[in-house]
Formats: sequence, structure tokens, C-alpha cells
Amino acid sequence: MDGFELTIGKLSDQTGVKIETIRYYEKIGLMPAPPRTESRRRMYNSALADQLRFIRRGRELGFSLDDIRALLGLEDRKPTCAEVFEITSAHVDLIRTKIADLKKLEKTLSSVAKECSRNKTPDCAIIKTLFS
Amino acid sequence: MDGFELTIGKLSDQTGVKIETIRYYEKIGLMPAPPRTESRRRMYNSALADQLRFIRRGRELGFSLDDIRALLGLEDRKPTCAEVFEITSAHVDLIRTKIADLKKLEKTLSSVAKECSRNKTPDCAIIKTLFS
DNA sequence: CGTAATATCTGTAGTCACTACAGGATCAAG
DNA sequence: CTTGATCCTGTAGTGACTACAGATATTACG
Repeated sequence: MDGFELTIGKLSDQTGVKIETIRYYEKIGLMPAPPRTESRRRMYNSALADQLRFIRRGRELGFSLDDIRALLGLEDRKPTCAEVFEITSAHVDLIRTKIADLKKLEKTLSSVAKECSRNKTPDCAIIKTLFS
Repeated sequence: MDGFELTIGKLSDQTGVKIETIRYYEKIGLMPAPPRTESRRRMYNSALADQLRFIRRGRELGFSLDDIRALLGLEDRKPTCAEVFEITSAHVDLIRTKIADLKKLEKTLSSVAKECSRNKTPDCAIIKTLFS
């Protein structure tokens, strides 16, 4: 059930989360402080490995550490399904906004870049646009 | 030509860049240190206002301060048109990559969210997916 | 002219999510 | 037994600001 057999290095290899990051998560309370050996080395079990993988997945999906904290139920209590949905859809909204913003940027920038003659003078249409 | 008649507050109003940010740009060498009054207050002219607006436009288009530094010719010399184009198209590539990444995220997240029953239990499909 | 509100000054610390050391202790392999 | 890998703590750096604290200076109003 809970053999604490993983060193931080093995945990790092298993989960793809860097050692420093694991310690950082512990420091900010996103991971619990695990038991230590006599020489104060951290030892982890598979449940903690699961939690760390959860965090990593969440980060890959762009959730903030605060979101993940809430999803893990570390705030005050385990969130209800409705609350999880709330967090997730707020996050999706954020992503959609970001995409829209970036698309606008891309459009503007590529049309500006089209005007550029790409020659060796410092007289550049892009610069002129930015200065206008 | 160069009446230094703008206080930092007026410059801030004219350009939409916050006072603290203007001072920060000066500190990191993105804006020159302007002349001061007897009581050491900064005074700006329209050329400096133009430069600040340039920086602001660049930031709005998502350029990094380092990019902007290069575009302004603060590195070593004024960039050629070809170099400006280089910076710009590298930036556009970055934006395109970001858009692609975010789109993937959005897809994953909204399909995960669809599975969610939105009820009052803590038994949530989203959480299960993240833990799987 | 006095006072009060506003503007500016410097310097430092906080944000987010790590990352990169420095300097020391401990462990495993040969 | 020695060497190299791993781990420890603590601090500082990243980017691009933002937010103070505490001091000074200017401006507006009565």
C-alpha cells in the first residue's frame, strides 16, 4: 500500500518532474512533506507519485498552480464535480481569449512584415510602422 | 526641436505607459535617462515620447524587451531592414507555435470537460482523467 | 501666505513557476 | 578506500512589470 521506496531522483525519472521542481512544490505546499531517511533524504510512495503526475498533467494543460491546488482539494476540501467544471471552463475561456489575441497579433505582424524590403539599409517599413 | 516640457506623469498619460514602468525602462536602459529639474524630476521631450510609444507598440505586438532593444538599435547599432525582418519573423513563428499549442490544449480540455456531470459529488470525470 | 492634495523621488520586495547555483553531506560502485 | 553520483539547504536569478514605504516637492485653493 505505502512503501516509501522512491528517492527524489527516481520520482523525478518516473514523473518527468525535475528534482528542484519537486522540492519547490513541497515548499509551496502543493506536495506534502514526505517521510525522510535517517540522513534526511526524502522518500516517496506511489500515491505521492500519482499526485505529482496529476500536477504535471495539470500544468501541461495550462492550469495554474492555484487551480491545481484547488483541483487537488488542498484549499479547504475536495471540490465538487461542479466546482471542477467551473475551474476548467474558466481556464478554457482564458485559453480561447489568448488564442484570439495571438491570432490578431499574428495577422498584424505578418501584414507589417510583408511591407519590409529586407535590404541592408536601416530604412525599414516595420520600424516605420512601429514608430507611426 | 527638443523642449523638455513633459513631466513623467504627462508622459505616462500621453503614452499609456505607467510611471513605474517608465522608470523601470530607464533602469534597464531601454529609455535614456532624461534631463532633470533642480529638484531631480525627470523631464521628457517629444522624441522620448515617440521612443516610449514605440516600445509600447512593440510590447502590444508581443515583442520581448530584448527584441525591442534590438529594433531600437540600442544593442550596438541600428539594425538593417533584413535584421528587422529576421526579428519579426522569428517572433511570428513563436506566436504561431503558441497558437498551435493553445489550440491543442483547448481541444483536450473541452473534450475532457464534456465528460463532466457537473453534480455536487467530488466524483469527477475531469479529476479522474487528470489522475489516469 | 498657509495648508492640503497631488506628484514625484529612491529603493526594495512581491508576482509566477520555476531554474541555477554554491557549498556541504551522504550513498553506491568498483 | 576512493571516486562519482545523489541528495541536502538556502539563496538568487529569470521577464516584465507592480506595489509599496517613506521622503520631498509642487500645485491649487481659500
